[in-house]
Amino acid sequence: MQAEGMKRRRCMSADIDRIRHSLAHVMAEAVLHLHPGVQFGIGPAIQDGFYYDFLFPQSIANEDLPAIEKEMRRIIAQNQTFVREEVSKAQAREIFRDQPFKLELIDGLEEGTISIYRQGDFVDLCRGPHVESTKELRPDAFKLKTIAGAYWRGDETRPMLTRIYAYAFATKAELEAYLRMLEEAERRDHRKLGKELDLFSTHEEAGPGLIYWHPKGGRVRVELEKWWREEHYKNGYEILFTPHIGKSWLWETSGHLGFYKANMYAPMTIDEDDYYIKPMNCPFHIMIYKTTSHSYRDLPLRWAELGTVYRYERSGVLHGLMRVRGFTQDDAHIICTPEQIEDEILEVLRFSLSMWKTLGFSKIKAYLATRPADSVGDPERWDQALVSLKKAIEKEGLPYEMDEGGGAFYGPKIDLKIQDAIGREWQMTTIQFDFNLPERFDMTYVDKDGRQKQPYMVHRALLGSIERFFGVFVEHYAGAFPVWLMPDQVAVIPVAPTFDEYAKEVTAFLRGKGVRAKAMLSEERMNAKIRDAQNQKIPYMVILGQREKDERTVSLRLRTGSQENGIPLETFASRVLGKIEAKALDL
RNA sequence: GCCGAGAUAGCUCAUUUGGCAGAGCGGCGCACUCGUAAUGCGCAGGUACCGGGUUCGAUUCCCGGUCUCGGCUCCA
Repeated sequence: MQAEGMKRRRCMSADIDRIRHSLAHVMAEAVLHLHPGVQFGIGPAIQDGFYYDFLFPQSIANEDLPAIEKEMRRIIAQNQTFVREEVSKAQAREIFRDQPFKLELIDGLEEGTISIYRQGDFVDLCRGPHVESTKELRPDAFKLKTIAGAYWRGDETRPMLTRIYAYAFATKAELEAYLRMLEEAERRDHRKLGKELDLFSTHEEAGPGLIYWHPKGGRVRVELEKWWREEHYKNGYEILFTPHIGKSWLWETSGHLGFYKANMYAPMTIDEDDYYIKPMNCPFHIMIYKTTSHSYRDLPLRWAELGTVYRYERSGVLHGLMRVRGFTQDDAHIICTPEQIEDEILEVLRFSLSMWKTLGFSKIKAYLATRPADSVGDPERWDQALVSLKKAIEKEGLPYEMDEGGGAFYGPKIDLKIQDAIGREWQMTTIQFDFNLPERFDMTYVDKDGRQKQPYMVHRALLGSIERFFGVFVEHYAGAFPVWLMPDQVAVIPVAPTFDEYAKEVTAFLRGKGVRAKAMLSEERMNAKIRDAQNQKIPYMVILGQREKDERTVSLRLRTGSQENGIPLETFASRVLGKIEAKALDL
């Protein structure tokens, strides 16, 4: 039953890929009609549609897209058939003699027959499969999106082609649903909400990719970090603080100056020594490890730090809080014996999942990355590490995918991707083995048999970075965070200035209990204040007038719009405190 | 970094063959004393991203730079 469902889904996904890929060919044909002399790159189906890469005789702009879209619809209406042919390599070279990119692709293919597809006057080198005829393509279920530059074969030393992206689905309804999701994503965009809710900013005059946390963003961060520290102590971690810069010796020893230099900032000279600002925290933690000798009895060590690192990112990749040049990792290093590693991995995974649960994320998928072509460390250790990673994932019952060859050169890893409220996946947690640094820094412990041995080391970040986490968090909740993380938890609104005194009293009462309450005492109308509080996503609004003053109650409006009258002040306070303490997701 | 688009008041945006810079929101002031999403009136607010060029005259056209956005590549 389940297997059947799976099969059907796979089959449907193959169908949609066929539609998307066929539309890519139709787009190529349309482009050929409108821009003769164009050269073709590749045109695959992708997650939400398709793209095709072209080298145009003269550059085109977004304004050219409607004409291409129109031509595509004309082609579809002609009911053109897709015809597969098999040709020899030599024949293929002849067919594509004016298409250098295709010729390069042909050169890369194995000897034997090569399949090509024809429709209308367009022919493409293609494995297929395609739909039978353009009849199967819905003219209203695709939409050209944007043009963008893309290097030929993703290689920045190769020519840059013009890529046209399109959304495409099996039906118009699916396309429309997807476009609505995109609108929703735009509405939730953390850069927009960050401004509207006064959470953070960046400043071009002061440097791109560097985040300024405003009081309200700062409040969220402080609450989050407070909780993070408590959880780490509860889970057997110790918390470290380490410097922001270190002498070149440190980075030479760690190897960062060899393999990570492109992401590090130029050194500063202090007393004739070069110091680098840190792109990672690990070497500092190792320095602490090496201050004493360690017995196997001391292990495992779980050392965490909210460590702020700086990494050079190319200007074109910066993106709000998601991709920045300075960020704080919720980093930790676990140093343990080989015997302990399996339990330690499982613990980290459990810990991570429990954190995500508290934060209101429950759809989580693991990606297990294996040994890449270039790697350091004993293959046997890689295998053992991989087994313990896999066991941990399976024990937790997490869905997972293999990412073959996707590990770092120094060890395999588990990445967790969390799904947000509108179905997007974000890579956050990372758990990485490191066979490199213990070796380079000559880390040791004394084992039961009295011998010096090298410990295992695992790097892990649960939230990833505080900045990126906050970006995802803002978008997941669209700014309406759980109460415990809300900068303002209660808005106190008198119906008229006559009741300002009672509003102050209520506010002071709540603040005295540790609730972040804010009295809204301006000359504005009550309705304007409610609107303002609502826009600020303040979870609780208490409305105060004569009745409430007489009875020492509050009239409560939630940000969801619901309303409850005549709640005794104490009752309300304990309700809010209860939600805060429980880190409840509801109000 | 590369390809493409953009930058006008604190915010969101108008401003067409190149001729004195505009609105709404927000801010401030005054009036109104109000019961669950915007009370009314008034005032202030600008080196049109920065630098150069063309022109009698540039927010507008050209060149260079910065930053932002969509991608490529990379990644927490």
